[in-house]
Amino acid sequence: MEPHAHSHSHLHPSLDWQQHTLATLSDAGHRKGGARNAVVELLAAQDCALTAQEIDDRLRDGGRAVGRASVYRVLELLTELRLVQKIEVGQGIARYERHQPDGDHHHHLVCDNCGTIEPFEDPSLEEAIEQVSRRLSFAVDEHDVVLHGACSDCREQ
Amino acid sequence: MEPHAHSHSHLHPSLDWQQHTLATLSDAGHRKGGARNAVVELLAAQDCALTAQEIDDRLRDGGRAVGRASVYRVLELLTELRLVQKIEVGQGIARYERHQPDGDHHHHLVCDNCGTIEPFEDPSLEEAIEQVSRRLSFAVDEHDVVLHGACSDCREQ
DNA sequence: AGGGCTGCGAGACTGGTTCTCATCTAGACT
DNA sequence: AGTCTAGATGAGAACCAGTCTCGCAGCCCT
Ligand SMILES: [Mn+2]
Ligand SMILES: [Mn+2]
Ligand SMILES: [Zn+2]
Ligand SMILES: [Zn+2]
Repeated sequence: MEPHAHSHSHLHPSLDWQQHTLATLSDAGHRKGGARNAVVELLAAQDCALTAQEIDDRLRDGGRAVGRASVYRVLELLTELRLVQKIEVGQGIARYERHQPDGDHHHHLVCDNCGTIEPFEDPSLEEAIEQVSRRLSFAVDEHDVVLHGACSDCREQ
Repeated sequence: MEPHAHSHSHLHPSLDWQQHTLATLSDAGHRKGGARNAVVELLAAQDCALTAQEIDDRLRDGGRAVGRASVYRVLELLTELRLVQKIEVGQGIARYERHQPDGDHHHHLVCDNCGTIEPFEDPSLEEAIEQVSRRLSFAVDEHDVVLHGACSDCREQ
């Protein structure tokens, strides 16, 4: 018995995300546009965060070049709509990745030697952050956690 | 009975820090220099993190102008020696503050509206980070936690 | 099909940070 | 004290991620 194409399975979260994103954009009153579609499609295909530069390069290499301004515009819009997560990894560089529809999210390890990033998640860390946020005078609505160090490759010499 | 000047009291952590810093620099083989001293003295007098720009401005206003390059050089050196902590607050801006000699440290809230920062500390957050770090393949040696939101002033319109 | 408003992109611009290089100076050695 | 030299300093150029500007393109509604 082969799976039905129309079943709303959770086997393809990236497809789910892409459809959900396009629907959300449409609901928010945005028209369709080539640049936006290209960026969304690219982000949907990634498992972890990309820089704006990487997005620009990959689109160009893929034959669908997009203006720099559009890349940033789309990323800003998607971030506002909470469809992507913006991650500041230091040195003035930001990375972007899709937010999981189920609200899950992860944080990152950055290798300060080779620049590799690796995701991790930890419920008790999230819990600790939530508790701190509650007792502060700020209205906290986002948190960045970045662990810096050496990846397994770079550690051994 | 007045306190002895030579007693190594813990009543003036900033003085302790300044002396410790100058000693560490000397031990590491660095000569004395006016720019470095000026930056160290300024950092010693602060309770929370400053941007490079703020450091530059305050030194100029204080009649001890220092070259921009020197400010960054000193901050980089002190960061390498773990004498100051570099904090990335987003938008490509970094802030710097002295590391407490006792190893204590705090993290920051950033108001995304007006840029104000406010320190906070939380042992259970530190504990959570430590536990995560232990189970990962990376050799974690630093962590950044920045909470973004609206400060109490900006929250009420 | 027409018209208006949104989306788009080339390129100028910004601002924090880094680089370059000529000059200065701490401090070691005579 | 005078000399010497490597480290320290500072003015300004360069760099670069990110933002702005503005004229053109194309989506969508009638
Ligand atoms: Mn989290
Ligand atoms: Mn901490
Ligand atoms: Zn690495
Ligand atoms: Zn504020």
